[in-house]
Amino acid sequence: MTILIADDEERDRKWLKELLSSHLPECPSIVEVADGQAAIDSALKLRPKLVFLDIKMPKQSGIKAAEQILQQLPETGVIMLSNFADEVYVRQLWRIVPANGAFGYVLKNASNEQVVEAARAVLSGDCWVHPGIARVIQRTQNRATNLTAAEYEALACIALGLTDHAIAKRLYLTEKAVQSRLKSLYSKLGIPGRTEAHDTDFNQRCRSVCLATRRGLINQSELEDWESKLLETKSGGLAQ
Amino acid sequence: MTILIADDEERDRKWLKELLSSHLPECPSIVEVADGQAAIDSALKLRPKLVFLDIKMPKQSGIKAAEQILQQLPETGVIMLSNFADEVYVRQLWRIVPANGAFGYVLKNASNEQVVEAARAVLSGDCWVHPGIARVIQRTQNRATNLTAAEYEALACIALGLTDHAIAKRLYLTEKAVQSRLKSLYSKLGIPGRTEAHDTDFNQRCRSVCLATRRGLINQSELEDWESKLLETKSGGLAQ
DNA sequence: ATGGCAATTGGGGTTTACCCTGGGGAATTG
DNA sequence: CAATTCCCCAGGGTAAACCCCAATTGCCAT
Repeated sequence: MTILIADDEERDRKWLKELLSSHLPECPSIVEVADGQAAIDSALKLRPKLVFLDIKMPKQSGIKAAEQILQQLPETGVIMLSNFADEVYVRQLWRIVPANGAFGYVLKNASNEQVVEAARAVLSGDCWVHPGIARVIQRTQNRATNLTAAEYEALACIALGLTDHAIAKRLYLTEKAVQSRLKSLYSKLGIPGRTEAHDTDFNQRCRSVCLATRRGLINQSELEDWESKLLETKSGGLAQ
Repeated sequence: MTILIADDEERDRKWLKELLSSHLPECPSIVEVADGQAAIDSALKLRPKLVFLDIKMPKQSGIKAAEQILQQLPETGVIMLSNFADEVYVRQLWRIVPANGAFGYVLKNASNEQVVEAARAVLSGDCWVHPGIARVIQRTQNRATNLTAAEYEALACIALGLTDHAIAKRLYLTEKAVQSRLKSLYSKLGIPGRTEAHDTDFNQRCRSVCLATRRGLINQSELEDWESKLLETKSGGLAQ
């Protein structure tokens, strides 16, 4: 029974390896890799029972690595190891993990006990999510607050600073459609409109970016992905 | 010769303590504390030669702790230990450190060698900044890109999602004055205007928040400070 | 089929954000 | 003393963002 650890930080790898080898004697073989591609390769070769994946890694993100691994070996237990409680990642993970698969989500500031607990849970087929993420999972399933793919897309666009017109051009929509998406986005984020309360102090556009960032719906590295995705078709390129 | 370590993460403290005690035998006494207030208290009592300060800490931020400590004991060598390369913090540190003081700025993903190097440098009166921060320091001194306090204030406001009108109300300014600040902010961030290129795909307001975040000019915890500062006078409170 | 729901689109409006030009006061610098 | 720089303020204009109402389409469920 082997365990795979994928993390680009040597310090974290060592910490985790030491922790696991001293608390899980049933797993004598622990392999370390330092990037996402190596994680996929090693997983397919070694067929480990459990894989720890850091989210922010070179070559391939931990999420993409998890997708590849679970596609080939759905039995694998996957534990994401993240610095952030970002809802984006939980959303993505949710779609990737098979219905009866075991996965874990632990933050890097977790205690040693929590990590061992998560490992034990996933090894025995259960799921383990960091307390504090539960709230996020709750939100991904609540109809009133869960964003649709379309709304999420619009959110990413305004967070990048695009105008309605530019968004419409890139997503092949009408400006009206864009505004419609934004309107429902605003209401789902709970941002007051201009008419109600009439003392509305908020620019909805910027406010939604602020709140979405605060809730972990979007973050910088995700936005950079979106940016390259949105600009690759436009040969002209954009300033800045 | 004692060293003080202030970090709320036990794991990081242990790593750092082990590292320093094995590489700096001339400092047998290493004291650990877990929050900003304790850091100030211990520093004033122990008068250490060198203080490691994490930026994100309970009670008091590492920056504020550094300010207090350096005010009382300007001879102290201070090394900030941060997760991020945020320009905000470098800006603030710049103002705090006395002209001939020794300080360091190392990112948490630094190698062991780099940390020891930084510690040695600061102990002997030199400064040490993480490679990759140098660029930020450069920007804080370049006239064309360095934001004034007024522009920075405006930036924080729009990042919070406030309208021109709301900003004016809170800062006791005219809307025109706010727009004037924003205009110079946009140009310093290098955001193209609507007139030039006439195919301007950007909403300057949102775009500036995007770029400022990417450059580390602003970040979530700083914004939350601003938010409480801006709302404490308004008894009415704001939605969300 | 019939009704409900979500997404897109349209018309026609108000408000806000941004553009340009320019002036005046305060503090800094040579 | 200039000269510069920064900051605040003004008027008048354009374009983008946001508002309400309504019609369409397609999907899904009873």
